[in-house]
Amino acid sequence: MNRDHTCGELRKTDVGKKVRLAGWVAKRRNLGSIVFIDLRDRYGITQITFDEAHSQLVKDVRNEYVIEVRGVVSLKETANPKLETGEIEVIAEDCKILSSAKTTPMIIADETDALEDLRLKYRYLDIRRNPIKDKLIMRDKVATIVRRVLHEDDFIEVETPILSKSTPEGARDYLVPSRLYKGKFYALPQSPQQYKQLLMIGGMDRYFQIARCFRDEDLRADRQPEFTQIDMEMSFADEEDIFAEVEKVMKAIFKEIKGVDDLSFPRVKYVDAMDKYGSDKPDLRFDNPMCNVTELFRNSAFSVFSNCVAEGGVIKALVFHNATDKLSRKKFDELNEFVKIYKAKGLAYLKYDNGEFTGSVNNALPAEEKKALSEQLKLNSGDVVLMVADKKNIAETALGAIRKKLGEELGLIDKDKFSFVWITEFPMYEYSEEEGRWVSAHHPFTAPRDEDVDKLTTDQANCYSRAYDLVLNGYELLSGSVRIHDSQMQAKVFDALGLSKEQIKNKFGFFIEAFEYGAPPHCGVGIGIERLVMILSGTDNIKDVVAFPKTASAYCLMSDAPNTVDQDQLDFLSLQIKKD
RNA sequence: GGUGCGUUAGCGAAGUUGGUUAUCGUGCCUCCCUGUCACGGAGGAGAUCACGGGUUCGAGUCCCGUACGCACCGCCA
Repeated sequence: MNRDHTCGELRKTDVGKKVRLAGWVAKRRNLGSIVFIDLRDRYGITQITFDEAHSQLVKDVRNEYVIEVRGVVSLKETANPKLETGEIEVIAEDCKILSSAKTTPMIIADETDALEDLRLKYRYLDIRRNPIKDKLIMRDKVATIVRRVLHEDDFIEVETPILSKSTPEGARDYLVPSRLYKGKFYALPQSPQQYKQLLMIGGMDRYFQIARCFRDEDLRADRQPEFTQIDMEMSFADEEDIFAEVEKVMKAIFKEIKGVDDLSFPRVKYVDAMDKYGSDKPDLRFDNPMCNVTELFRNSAFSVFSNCVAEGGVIKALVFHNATDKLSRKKFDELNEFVKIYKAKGLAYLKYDNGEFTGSVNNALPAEEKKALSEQLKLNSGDVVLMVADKKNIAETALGAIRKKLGEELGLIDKDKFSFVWITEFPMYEYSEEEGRWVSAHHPFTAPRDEDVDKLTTDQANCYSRAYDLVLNGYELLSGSVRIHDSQMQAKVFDALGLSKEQIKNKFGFFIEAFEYGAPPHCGVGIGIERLVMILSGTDNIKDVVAFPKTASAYCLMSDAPNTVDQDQLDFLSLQIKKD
């Protein structure tokens, strides 16, 4: 061994000990005949001091060299309160260079000026920095807690295949060509969905897995093409059982990692979430719900509003208190452009101060309509009312985005808070304009609400399911559902999706057949571990919590994946690259 | 697939209405310094201004295209 202690553990009580440390040179301060070296490893930084007699030992040592040092722990003349080891230093007696290092392309420190693309290209250097290293360690802690809690409750961890079968309905699959079966492909799993349900049929009544999932879709700040899910499934259980288990896991994680003891898990139905917050993943660290003011303007003299209502649209309003002096004309122009991203035609606003209205629609709206609005919204002096008149989903989404944006900008969000909310009873289907048919909102194995069973094939638009999400601070943390365990019901859902018998047999045959051999009622969830660790560690960038992440265009700047392969490899797979 | 922003020494940035030798900080190298911990001081090296085309007497600067990065919309059962 090159070391008998780490760089993070020596304290005042160790003074006098002869120790051997090894690590990276984080900083070298040469004061002439005395040289200080900050030695860094995963556990921390310890100052090594080379006096006049020993400074020659580190004459050639530069930043990021890997060295081994022998010396004696001593008390510093003046302590450095910024370091855990700041009270002591190691007076070096010997030093061995284990590895030299070129000048690094970035400064390796908590505060680095390197931009993200450079950090990704040299990710192994980035990982030496606390902000990344600490998140990887936290992620390990989360996984450890999850395994412990679930094992205590008789869940068992089962690994499911990475080489699996492509499924229609849902995200684009990553495909892996088969060598032995010419022209055939494996697919990487979007989630272990079918396998875990088959495990239920196999009698493994409480399953979990920390499972890698793959989706070939465009990325976002909180989305990577491969990600990890804490995947769970329970038999002889319903929503209440799985909610209780998830809440127990979350409580353990937040207690042990953040010391938070007072989590609550309110529930909001999907339709109410959309109605009040314009999102199926509302940030409830602040409330500020939207109001439906459609009826006030059904016969409005302001034709933009009345025409919208006449065409079946809605008018949604959002109030921000004490905001009249915080939101400038310029800001409203910006917000007006902002809602267009969400296909809204525009954003109307009114300021209310001392009984007087001003704002973009002040002149267009008659006094009695403004009075009625004021009464319905219970306006106080200083209030700003923002309104979107549009198709229901556009108005809700656009104003919901405004709620989130201004909630942030007006400082309504308590950054130390953790606000969970279960969103329940998602729609069973959504209509795909692209495909011209109803598709599963969740996945085709999701059970409908009992009261909506008769709508399965006849009234898709108003059929709701037993699917749920757990939302934390505006992030979708997990999705899950009670599954269909009855083949007749399953057949109906496939029917509603417009799948032919042929397609069903071809794509889901083995799965459907399994349900004919005794399937227990079951339900489950998949928890996105990256998003959880993001929130726990206070970042809004998923790349920070992934060891080796991909860029927004699914490229690895470090390894240059994806990349071309040799002709031989293509030949083995009977593949040919199409020329454009 | 779409929209917006960005690309200038190793790194991070500035660069005015288009005009002589492209500026600053940091890192790097050399020298000085015995108590620093973002050490300090002196000096030095380091740039085909992302790539391709265009406008112009003249382009880092204006225009078009491409590539890459970031964020967002679509997409993500």
